[in-house]
Amino acid sequence: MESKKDMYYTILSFPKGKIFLAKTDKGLSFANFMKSQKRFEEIAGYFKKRGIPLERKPRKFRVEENLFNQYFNGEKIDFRFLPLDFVYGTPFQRKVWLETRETPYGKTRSYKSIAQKLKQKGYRSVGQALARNPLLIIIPCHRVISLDGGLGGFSIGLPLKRHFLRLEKVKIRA
DNA sequence: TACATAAGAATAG
DNA sequence: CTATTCTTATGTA
Repeated sequence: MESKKDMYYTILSFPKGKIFLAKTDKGLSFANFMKSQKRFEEIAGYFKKRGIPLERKPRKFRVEENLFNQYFNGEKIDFRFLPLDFVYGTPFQRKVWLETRETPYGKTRSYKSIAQKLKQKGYRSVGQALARNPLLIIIPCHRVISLDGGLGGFSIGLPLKRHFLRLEKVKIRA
């Protein structure tokens, strides 16, 4: 089934920044936060290097755009029905991502609990895998925090992690 | 409580 | 192979 693997994309804007969304015919592949144009060029460069054609097709994202708008509006949105199509990721990383994906809106889990679900004690490697999450918000890695209630880390900056959690009305340790 | 350090697992370079 | 990483657990003061 190695037909052509076209990648479509669009860019959504929100008060906190822009989001780059990309998908194939099989499902969503990327949802990256972009602080600047430079970031977009990095992403585009990544596709180019791998020989994946990137086409701007906002029309293909009607559903996703709606969901994101509602999400940022504070509505309780469940992204779990959306099909995904990872373009990278080791088997372990994918397991972590899929497990994280099951964390419901407004709930949090610890790195440890995910590790245990995968029968493994390398808690840090879970965090490391989450750091490479290609699907911001859709795979809610912001709902994974430290066991002691601390925020843990966030690839694109803790302020955004806090923002998402507050949006979902999660209580966070000051 | 706060800090140092070990244990633990996976990955990028 | 080594250094790094979005963690916990434990010891010590």
